[in-house]
Amino acid sequence: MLSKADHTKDFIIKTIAPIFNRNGYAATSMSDLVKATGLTKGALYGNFKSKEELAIAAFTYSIKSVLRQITDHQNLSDSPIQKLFLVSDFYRNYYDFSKELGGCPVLNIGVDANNKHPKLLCEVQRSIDKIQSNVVKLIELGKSRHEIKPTVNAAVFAKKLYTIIQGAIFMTYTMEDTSYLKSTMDQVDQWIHQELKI
Amino acid sequence: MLSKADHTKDFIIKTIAPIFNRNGYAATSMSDLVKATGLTKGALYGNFKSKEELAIAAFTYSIKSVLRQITDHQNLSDSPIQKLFLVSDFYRNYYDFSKELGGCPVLNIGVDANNKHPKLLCEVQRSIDKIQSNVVKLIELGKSRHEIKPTVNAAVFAKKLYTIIQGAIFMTYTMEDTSYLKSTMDQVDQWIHQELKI
DNA sequence: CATAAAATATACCGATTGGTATATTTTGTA
DNA sequence: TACAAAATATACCAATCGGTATATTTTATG
Repeated sequence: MLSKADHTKDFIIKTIAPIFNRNGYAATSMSDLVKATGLTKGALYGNFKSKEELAIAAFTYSIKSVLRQITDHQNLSDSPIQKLFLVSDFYRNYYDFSKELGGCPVLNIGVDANNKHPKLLCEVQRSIDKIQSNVVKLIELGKSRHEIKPTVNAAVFAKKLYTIIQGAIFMTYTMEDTSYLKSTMDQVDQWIHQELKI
Repeated sequence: MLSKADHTKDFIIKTIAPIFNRNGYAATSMSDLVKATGLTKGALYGNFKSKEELAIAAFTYSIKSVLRQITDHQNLSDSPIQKLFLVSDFYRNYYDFSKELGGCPVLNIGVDANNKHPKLLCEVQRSIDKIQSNVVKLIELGKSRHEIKPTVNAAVFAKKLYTIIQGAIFMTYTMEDTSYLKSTMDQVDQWIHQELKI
């Protein structure tokens, strides 16, 4: 059973995650978090030992939400290659989805943490590895089911896929223009058709 | 003739630009800038009226350096399509180049300024527009010289190009792996060959 | 060389920073 | 309901924040 403290921890994290994500580490003050949660500094430090721990927990929460959503969306099909199309379909609507998280956590925290917060950066790297290895597994499974060309280099394709997706996310947010995400996902679908599909 | 003040302004900007670029706005303190320049707070505020003005001048300086370098590199050829290949060639070595700027100013400030510093974000958007319109002009010129297919949508291609380039920059920095930039520029060269070249 | 002006340095401002020790309240349990 | 323990609130800390008024130094010009 979840104790009171666990509920409070969850409440704190889900409340502050968008703030850290939107503002970055340095631009988020403890008093921002106090205001947002309605709790006091004592309560926050009673549940987390430092600002850094809060930031890491916040990122972990946000990224879990992204990964869960991708997985759920993939489960709309059993076919590996269809699951890949569903990945691009997920990112087609990623702007609205990520807005509620305070932006894309991978992009925002990835840039924010670079050269400043090694622990946070490491978490971002782990998240990217997770998403890419999911794509790799789907491609390998697709090969074994004769849906995907056996000659495809899964790791190379996964890197290429995630590179263009993150580029589209950055451009969409920075230019305030969702057409970047839309066109990019068209390109991704084309790649899946031409380079993967048998 | 440049006055003493102009020299000092230049010195300040070129010294602090990498700091703002690396740390972001909030994580950069005036005392950081005092330390880096060896000047005093009075001198900084004598030359710039606020921290925000310093940050904007710093970004403007960094982005000018990027644009100048792209232009210089393009001047290695007279052919529009060759100039496009030279763009990808420039970004092939962009990691080492941008490291000295404290990272990619478009990426770092673009993410940092989002939802926080409208003036800075606007500068980033203008920079992206400049780079993209340069690509558009090259494509149009290439068409008129019968180097590039007349059916190509220049604006669409330019957006697509810059999207994948920024994705590669983000991934290279975040994953600390320059292969993202290398592979992506191979992809870009392929696009130029297959979609543009007659 | 004298002098006014421009540039820089010094010393300070109130506000806010992350963090903590302690007091108070709320909780689960006997 | 009594009570210990857990959770939260209060009040405070030194350090640093961005910014400024003023004193000092450096510069250009007569």
